[in-house]
Amino acid sequence: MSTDTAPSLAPEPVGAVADLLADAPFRLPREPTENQLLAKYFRAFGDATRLHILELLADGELSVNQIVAQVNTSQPRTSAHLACLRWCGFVTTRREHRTVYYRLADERARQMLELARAMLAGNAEHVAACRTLGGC
Amino acid sequence: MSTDTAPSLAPEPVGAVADLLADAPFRLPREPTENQLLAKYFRAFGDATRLHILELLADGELSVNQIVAQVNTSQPRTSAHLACLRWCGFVTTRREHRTVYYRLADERARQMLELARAMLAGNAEHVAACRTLGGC
DNA sequence: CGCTCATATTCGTAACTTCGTATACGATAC
DNA sequence: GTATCGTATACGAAGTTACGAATATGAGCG
Repeated sequence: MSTDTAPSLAPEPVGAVADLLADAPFRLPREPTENQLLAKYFRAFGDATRLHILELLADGELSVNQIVAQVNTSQPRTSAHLACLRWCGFVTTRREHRTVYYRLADERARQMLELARAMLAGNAEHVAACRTLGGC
Repeated sequence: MSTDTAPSLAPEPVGAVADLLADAPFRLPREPTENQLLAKYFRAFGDATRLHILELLADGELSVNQIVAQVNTSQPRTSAHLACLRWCGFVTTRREHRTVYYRLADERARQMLELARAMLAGNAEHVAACRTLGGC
């Protein structure tokens, strides 16, 4: 197995379990629209902790432990966030002995952050005035 | 009053109501982090209907009714989505007689969509394989 | 093999967002 | 003023995501 492989993403479930999950109400339909996939993308960015992680990785490769030490979140939660970013293709992993290193996988992820920051720049107060966490 | 003003956004509440809302648990803190605001931004993009609306507006100004006719959603729901996009500064409004016209307010909103589409292009199948609607 | 470190997954719960329905509001026409 | 059109808000219910705690997996070491 290549050392560049993601560390054991949950495999597609098979058999009875798969049938149960297939149409669970909290899942994307089998053939999602482009907009549904785009929405999913944006929601992956839509969490302060995940954004923090992406920021950290923008400065270079880090192990999970190093990330946990800097984001104020438990190790399991951080791991889940990383898995999320991995599914979306924003980051990749490399394993060295027992430790797994994460790094940015797509330059455009960084561009997204920059673009969003730029939009926010002239607008922060107005955005903050609507104090929901997201959505409406 | 300028004709370019947003149509009666809920005003900042004052007095007792304001105090109750101020620290409600489902609200941003009074002084949100940049990352929290960025997350809020991305979550505004993170809904298929809102993305659809932005797409429609990319082709030019539309009234609420015209939008309702094209997105498969109720008028009140559509109105709420529009309010959300307005708070984030992605769209603006103009009123003519009884009808309100919405249009894109920030060219960078369009760029966001394009960038996201580009990222998705080589990646759609992998992203769709993780069938949560967003987050993880 | 048994042990330990580093990371990943599971589960129940609380928090947040979305939706549908009903209703309120502002502008115009009569 | 009263009726009507176009749009916005309120509210309860349902769906989805985030979190903490406990636990599983996998690699290396003795």
